[in-house]
Amino acid sequence: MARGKIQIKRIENATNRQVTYSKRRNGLFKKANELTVLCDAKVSIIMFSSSGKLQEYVSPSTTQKQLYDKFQETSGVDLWSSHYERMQEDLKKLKEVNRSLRREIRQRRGESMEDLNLEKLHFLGQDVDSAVKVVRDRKYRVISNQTETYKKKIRNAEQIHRALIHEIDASNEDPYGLVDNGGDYGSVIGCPNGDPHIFALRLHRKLPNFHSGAGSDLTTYTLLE
Amino acid sequence: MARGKIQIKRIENATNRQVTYSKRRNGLFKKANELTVLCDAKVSIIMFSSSGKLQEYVSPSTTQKQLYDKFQETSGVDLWSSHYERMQEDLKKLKEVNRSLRREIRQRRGESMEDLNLEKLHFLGQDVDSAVKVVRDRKYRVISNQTETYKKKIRNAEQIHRALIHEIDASNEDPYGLVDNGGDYGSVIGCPNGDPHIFALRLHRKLPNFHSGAGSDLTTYTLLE
DNA sequence: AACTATTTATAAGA
DNA sequence: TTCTTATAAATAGTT
Repeated sequence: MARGKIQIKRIENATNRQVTYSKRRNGLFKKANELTVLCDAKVSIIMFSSSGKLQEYVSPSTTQKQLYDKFQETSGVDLWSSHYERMQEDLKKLKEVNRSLRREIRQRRGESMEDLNLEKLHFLGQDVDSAVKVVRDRKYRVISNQTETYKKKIRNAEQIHRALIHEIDASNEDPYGLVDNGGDYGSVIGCPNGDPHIFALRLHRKLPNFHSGAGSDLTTYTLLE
Repeated sequence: MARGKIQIKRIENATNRQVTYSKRRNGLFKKANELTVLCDAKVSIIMFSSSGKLQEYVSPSTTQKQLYDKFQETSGVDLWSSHYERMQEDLKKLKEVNRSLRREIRQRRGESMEDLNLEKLHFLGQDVDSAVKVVRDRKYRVISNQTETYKKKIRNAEQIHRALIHEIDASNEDPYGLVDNGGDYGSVIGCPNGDPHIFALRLHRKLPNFHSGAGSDLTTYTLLE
């Protein structure tokens, strides 16, 4: 438009193109701003150069987001609404599924059964019935497992108890055995009657050896956890 | 810019403003298009006149959506991600709720109970147990309601049956009663033995009067639905 | 919407 | 990039 007319077609010289881009961009933004002021309009321009650099103009009184939101609602164009609508669909479906799951649970609890016919009631009855059996079986199995475990623990404790009693008896028969021992076993020795509760209490910390090293094959007693 | 310089400030005359808006808008879009072609750039312009009317330009090679997507990722500006992220949060929560509902149902069916401790098993057992009772009660109530209804229907049918037998007997005792009747009663009369099945079949269409009008207080028999 | 005097934008060169 | 400037293009005011 000056110093010679130009064809409106891609400028092949890259430098030239860049210069023209810069000049015309400024021109465009200037015009946009004038339009904004003169005509009380709102303008948003975003542009990318061939090298991918972003430049933007937006009327001073507003923001890109505002204009863009308005653009969307005015044009009804599907910009991100494809995402959005699909998500909303998904949300709706999930809510629906959720509701029917809750309903099923309510029915399995024996609530809101007004809308069940006889057939459904029948099957629900069978279902819940068999569930009762399964749950009961499971419960008994858990109980018996626990019982078994407790029994083992008790047996273990008894065994340790017996072993200790035995050792103490042996020690009493041979008082010299204690002379060698300088450790802190007072608490045990302090109850020579061998009250099992006391043993139990002491035992689940690791016991110090009674016979420091030699003289016994029973050195440590640990309760099963 | 012609026939006199103007100040860049709001044009107070509305008509004038509108005209200028229109002219300059075209100018802007033309420049934008030239820029697109000359410099191999992508331009998006959206603008709203003071009256709120939307106009837009976008480089032919692209779309508003593409440019705005790119704008977002380039500028990092939050245009709609706030919406989007909230929805995704909601989706996640719903899925989570969903999963736990399904889990509850499974447990109420007696499945996947490995992760239930004895206490939970106990309460689940109680729960399912009481549900069984409720369902059973409900079932029996529905059954007895239905039975009751059927009984009523049967009683009603029997009553009609008896009434018919009675009338036929009465008719046979007074054969002249039939002479007056010119209607289509052949089907009934054709079975003078009064087989109740036949009656039942015929009865649930509205029966024609046996005694056209006078002579009887029993005129129509309808089965309960 | 068309005209046109004038302003503005800008291509090419520095 | 910026400045310069000849010239093309845009456009304000008018018709």
